[in-house]
Amino acid sequence: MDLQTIQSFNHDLLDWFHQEGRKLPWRETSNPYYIWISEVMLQQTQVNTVIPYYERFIKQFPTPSALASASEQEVLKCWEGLGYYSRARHLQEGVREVVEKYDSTLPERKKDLLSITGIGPYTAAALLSIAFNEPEPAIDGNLMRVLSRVFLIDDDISKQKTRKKFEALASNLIIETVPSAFNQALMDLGAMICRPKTTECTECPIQNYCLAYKEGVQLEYPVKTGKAKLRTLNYAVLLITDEHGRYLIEQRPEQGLLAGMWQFPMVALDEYAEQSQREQFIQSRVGKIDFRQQSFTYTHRFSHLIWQLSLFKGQIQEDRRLKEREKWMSLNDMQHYPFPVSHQKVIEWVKKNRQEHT
DNA sequence: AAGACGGGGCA
DNA sequence: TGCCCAGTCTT
Repeated sequence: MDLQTIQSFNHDLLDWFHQEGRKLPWRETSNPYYIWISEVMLQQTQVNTVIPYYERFIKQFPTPSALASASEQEVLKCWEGLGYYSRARHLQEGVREVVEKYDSTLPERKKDLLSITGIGPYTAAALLSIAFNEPEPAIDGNLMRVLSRVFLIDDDISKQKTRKKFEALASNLIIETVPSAFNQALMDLGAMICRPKTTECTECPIQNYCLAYKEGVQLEYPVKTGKAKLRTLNYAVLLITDEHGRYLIEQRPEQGLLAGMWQFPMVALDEYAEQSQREQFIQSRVGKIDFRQQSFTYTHRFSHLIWQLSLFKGQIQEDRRLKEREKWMSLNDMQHYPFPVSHQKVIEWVKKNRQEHT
C-alpha cells in the first residue's frame, strides 16, 4: 500500500470502529492496571466470558497493592472457571514486581514491560497502544486473521517467524493513525466481521482493500498448521467421607496442570488394566477403603487432553492420618476454595445425589 | 521450535 | 466433534 492508501484504509477502519465498535468495561477506564488485567483475561478467552470475571476482579483487587498483598488462593478463587490459571499466578507475580520496582505504576517503556512476569509481546504492545497511545501493533489472532486476508499472506500463523512478518506489516499501518483505536478496531473487526469460519464481508469497512475478498478466498486464510493429538487419561475420583460427613480433598501440586487448585483425590488408572491391581493401587494411595460401588462416570475435555473420571465412594479406615496437602472438608466449605470446573461438576453431582437419598 | 496450559462457544 | 479465542512460559 502507498501512503495515501494506508491513510484512507485507517480512516475507513476507524470510522467504522467509532460507529460500530463494542462498548466494553475495560474501555471505560484509562487506568493501565485495569487494562492490564483485561488483557491478561482476554488471552485465549472470549470477550463475553471475560466480562463478569473482570468486574469481579477489579472490585476485589482495585489497586496493584491490593492484588500484591492478596493470597494466591484468593486470586485463584477469583479466577476459578476462567482457565489457564497460570495467568492469574503470573499476573499477581507481575503486579508484585510493579509494586516493588516501579512504585506501583506500570512502566511506559517497552523493555520494562516485557521484563514483567506474564507480559509478553502481545500484552506489552496492547498496553503501550491502549494505555499509553504508543504506535505499537498488538499482534494477536485477530490481527493476523484480518491482515492475512487483506494482504493474502499465506505464511503459517502458528510459526513464530510469521508473527514478526505481521509486526513489520502492521507497524507501517499504525504510524498513520491513532494507535489505541487501530488495535481495538482490528480486534472488533476480527470478532464481529472478519470471523474465522463465517465472514460478513458485505458489511466490512475495509472490503475495498481486501485481496482475499477480491478473489473470494477469505475462508482459506489464515493458513495454520499443527494439530495437537488428544490423549485420554483415566482417573478414579474418590469420594471418601469421615464420620462428620466431610470429604477428603487434596491440593494439586504447585506446578503443572491446574496448579494449586483443590480436588477430590484422583488416582491415575491407565497403568492398571486389572481391576484387582487398581484396587490395590488406590489403597496404597489413600488407605484401605470399600470402593466397590462405582457411582458415576464423567468425561471432561480440555484443549489438549481428555479426562475420563470414574467416581468411587468409600469409607476410610479410622486411624488413617491426613497426608501433606490433604484436608477434610464439608461440601459447603468447598465454595471457599478454588476447584477446577471438572471437580465442580463432581461437587454438584454429590450434592444432587445426596439430596435424593435423604 | 514445539508443547503445556482451561474452558466455553459455535457451526 | 473440531476449531477458535485480545498468548505466555517452559523445555
